[in-house]
Amino acid sequence: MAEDKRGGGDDGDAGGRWPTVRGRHAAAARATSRDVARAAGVSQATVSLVMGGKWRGRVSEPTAEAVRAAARELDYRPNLAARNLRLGRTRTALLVVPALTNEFFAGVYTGAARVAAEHGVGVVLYPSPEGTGPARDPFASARATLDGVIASSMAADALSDLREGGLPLVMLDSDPDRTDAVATVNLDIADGMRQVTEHLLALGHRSFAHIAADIDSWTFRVRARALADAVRATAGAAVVRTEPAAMTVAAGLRAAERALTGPGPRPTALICDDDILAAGACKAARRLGLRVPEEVSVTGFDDLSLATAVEPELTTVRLPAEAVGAAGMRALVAVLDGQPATTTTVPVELVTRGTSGPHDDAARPGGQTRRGARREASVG
Amino acid sequence: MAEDKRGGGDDGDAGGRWPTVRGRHAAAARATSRDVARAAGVSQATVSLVMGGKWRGRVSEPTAEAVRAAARELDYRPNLAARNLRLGRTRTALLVVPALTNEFFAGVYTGAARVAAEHGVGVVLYPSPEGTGPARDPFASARATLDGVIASSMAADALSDLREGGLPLVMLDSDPDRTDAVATVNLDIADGMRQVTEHLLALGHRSFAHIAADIDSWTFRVRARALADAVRATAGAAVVRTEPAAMTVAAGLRAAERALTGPGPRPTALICDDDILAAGACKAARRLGLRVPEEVSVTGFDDLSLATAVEPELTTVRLPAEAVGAAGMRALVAVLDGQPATTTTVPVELVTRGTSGPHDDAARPGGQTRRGARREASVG
DNA sequence: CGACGCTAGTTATACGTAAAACCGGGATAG
DNA sequence: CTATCCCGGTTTTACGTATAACTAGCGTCG
Repeated sequence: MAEDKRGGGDDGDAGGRWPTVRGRHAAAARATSRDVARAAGVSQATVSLVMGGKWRGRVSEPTAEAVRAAARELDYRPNLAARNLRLGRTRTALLVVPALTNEFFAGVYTGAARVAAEHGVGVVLYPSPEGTGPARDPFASARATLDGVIASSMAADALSDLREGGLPLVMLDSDPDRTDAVATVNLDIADGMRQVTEHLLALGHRSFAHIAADIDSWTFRVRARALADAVRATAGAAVVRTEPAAMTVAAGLRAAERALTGPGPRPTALICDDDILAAGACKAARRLGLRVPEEVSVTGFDDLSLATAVEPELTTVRLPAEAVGAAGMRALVAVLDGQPATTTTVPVELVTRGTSGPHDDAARPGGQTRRGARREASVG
Repeated sequence: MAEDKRGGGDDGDAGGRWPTVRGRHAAAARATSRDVARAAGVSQATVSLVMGGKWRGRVSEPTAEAVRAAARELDYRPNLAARNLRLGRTRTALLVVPALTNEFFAGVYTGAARVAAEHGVGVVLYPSPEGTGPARDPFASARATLDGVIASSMAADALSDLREGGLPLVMLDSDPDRTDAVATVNLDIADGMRQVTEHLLALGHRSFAHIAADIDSWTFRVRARALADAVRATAGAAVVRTEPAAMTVAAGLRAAERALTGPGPRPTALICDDDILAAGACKAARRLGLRVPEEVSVTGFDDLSLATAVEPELTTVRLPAEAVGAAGMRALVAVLDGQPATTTTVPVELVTRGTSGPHDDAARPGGQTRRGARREASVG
């Protein structure tokens, strides 16, 4: 029974089910579906049917149970490489994130993994290598190992490889008019920045500095634009300075120092693109002898754990990272199942904490009511 | 020429190289090595030899170039699932980390990825799911998709699955007398904690509190033991309180509050198992009106970016995360190549910053010279 | 009573690659 | 002059799985 099709020798002889351990380190050879079939006295096809769960009406219950028992006995695990080859798909998605340290993406992963698990999909993570990483080839031939990709727009350097892979691509927080993505999940970043700005405007601030991430990504372009729009809507308000900074505390500190000591009226509020930068900005203010928030307000973005680690705690915009990851994975699973992809926008929420306060006009004379008073009003 | 072995119909006919697009979303079918062979006028085996780089002395240069040209033309990428099945290995390693947010593991990944790239090995990341995650099955059948695993001892809940996978396992920062790991990479945690303690002892501190991570992991057990050993070596010194805390700023804050306000002599130094806890401890001290480091010293562990985000900046122990990841990957690659595995210990380094200072005995009377004076000396 | 359908399987095949085994012909050594 | 070796390939096979196609036996219905 089913003893043909094998070269011979290695097969029917007793005296050792695992004739040769081919592995380099003495690892036991895994049982295959054929081994299970032999042990259960059925054909390999039957094993495949039973293990695949498609045996209803095809295999009798006693036989199925015998197969399951044999599988258990031999500790059978289907060989994924073979299955992937046979099926031409893997039910595995790749999540591409810009940097592991970014807490936001940890949340994205969590949300994506949850939804993936609900649909029997696996997730592997690929942190975009810093600079021109050599580890790019996951994409080069990834097609056989992956069914789809979810990528953050911040992982810019990996995107060209992604495109070439020919895999369905869900973009997170990306330019909506990309044509190569099958779906896009966007955070309502513009609304978040608008809320921050209006919050500060309501506190009486009119003179702002923007501590901006120096990353060329859609999400940061949107922040800058939304800030400009919100400020423009209020007469007498202005962004008096924009200082770019790398995404570190030290860079945020230096940028804020520049913003606070440069020529022209000193801004009363520092709007930062990220909590990391905001933490640096707070340090800079204190280093200059300015109290936060009494003399200068600072706002962050993202609501990382850092936001409550510093003192005072940061006023910031909470991004529901898990919702983003979940929506991304839902979109990808839909595409994988042949359904039309949907583009989602996830709302964000202003979190008011200790670094933003009312601006007391009397505290310090400055040119924040007259728009043209920028020159000649140096406070430095 | 090599036109047999195919069912028929789909094969030799002209009029469309991609007869049916089987993919659900209109994706172009990938060219296979057979397609390349046909285009180059050679056999599939020749294509495999050329693409595999093993053609020296087997294929003439003109033929090889023709194959390469055809491959380029058709945008050929080898099907990884087929290759994995054929070779029985994948040259892919899995890195299991406890949590994505932990910056330390981002460094571990970076180091591991660098070494992996040097050896043509890919790395995928698996963050151990929080709690009883459902996404565990990557290990269940991972054998066909992975060649080896590098796991942090903190990813405790995933370890049982890992063991079952039968894959070579390199443990990071784990109990050295594990028998199921082929290699272990340890940080000299004990030395780090010894350095911290001796630093504080040299500053005059004698009464310590240990803000301890509430995770049952080798690394934290070692920290507690090394702290106890170092303190015991100095007459008159004692750990007057040990407060466990989850790994969050808020939990660190509460634990430090308990440590500073409990009965008995108030400790003059808070030794924290992690920078996160140390940040919370600093907040607690300030909240109680105690200046850091003048009235209470605080030390962290790990040297995360958080350490320089807070003020004052944290005295802490720098863990060379990249070196750990690199050593782990080196050990795994060695095992994969059949070489004996080596166990490594990576040194750590004390970083003295702003949260540790000399203890001025006069600043505050307390029972830190007499060991038995714990009772009746409440400072509350 | 024969065709039919259902049950419970089996046999055969394909997925795409790597590599072992084979092979024709020219150069070369004995 | 012939046996051998090397060059430059080709043919063939196997990896382990999923599934389409087939089949033997049996009850059933027209």
